[in-house]
Amino acid sequence: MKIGELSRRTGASIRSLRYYEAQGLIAPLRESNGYREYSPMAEDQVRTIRFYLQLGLTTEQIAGFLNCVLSRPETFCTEVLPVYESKLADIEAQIAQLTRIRDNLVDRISSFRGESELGEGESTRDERSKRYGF
Amino acid sequence: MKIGELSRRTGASIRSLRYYEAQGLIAPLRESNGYREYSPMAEDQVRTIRFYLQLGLTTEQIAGFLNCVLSRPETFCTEVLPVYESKLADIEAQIAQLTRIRDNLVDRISSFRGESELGEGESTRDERSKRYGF
DNA sequence: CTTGACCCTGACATTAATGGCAGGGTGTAT
DNA sequence: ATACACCCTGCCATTAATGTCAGGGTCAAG
Repeated sequence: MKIGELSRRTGASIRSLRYYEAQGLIAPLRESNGYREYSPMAEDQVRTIRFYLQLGLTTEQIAGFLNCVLSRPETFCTEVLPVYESKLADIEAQIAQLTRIRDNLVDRISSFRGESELGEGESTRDERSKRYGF
Repeated sequence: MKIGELSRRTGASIRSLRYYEAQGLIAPLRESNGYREYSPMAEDQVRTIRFYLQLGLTTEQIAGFLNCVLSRPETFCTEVLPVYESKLADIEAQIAQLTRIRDNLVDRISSFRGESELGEGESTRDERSKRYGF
């Protein structure tokens, strides 16, 4: 199958398919005219790549275990677990940070509705600085 | 005060202070030699800018209400509320997405520990595709 | 032989704030 | 005057995956 068909089947753009190849994630054969020729298995391979990308892994991380997970159950690939654990730690940190920001925003928005719950008078620059509790 | 001192006082790099100026967030005077001369109020102004940046707002959004919040309580600045609400919606969506990914990672990690709770046999490519439930 | 659909490579753009360098001017103290 | 600290502008780099050109082959059908 040629690149256009693979793109149609997987939803990955042609540009992305070429990028995956440049990153060493997939290696199609070349016909005599230079066209890429993909095996039928490439379709599943591309879907797998895109799945891991959606998990937030980089092409470099994916390259580290792709061959393994394509040939056996994921849980048999020891390279995968540390990547998952590291990514999970990242994500939990991001969630924590976003949650702090969200709470701050919620407070500030509610102070528009409820007017001024802390002090009615004018707000000086010093008071403002103190309020920025980050 | 010159740019170096302002940088020391606020923690913003000199590069960033010049960037804030290019984005229209702060407008120091210029001395005859071309040096920027910041008023004492600039210190609070920069801290305010950095606070909003930490909230995840862009310089463009900050420019839209900075003059207002510098001169009166934030809750009197009607430009601020829609920005907050829009940002809050963004962040909640990000948290939701990250939470989905986290749950997926947690599942996958636990299946390493607990081996295979769903099906012991070999995993075909079709089964793998089905598992990628995104 | 021409049209049109497909393919190729290579290169630049995107995003937003910041880092960092080159090349040069200013100002003060010794 | 020489050193040293400070300032200036302008430019390129960063990040990661993707979009989007330009300029050019390939190939089937008419």
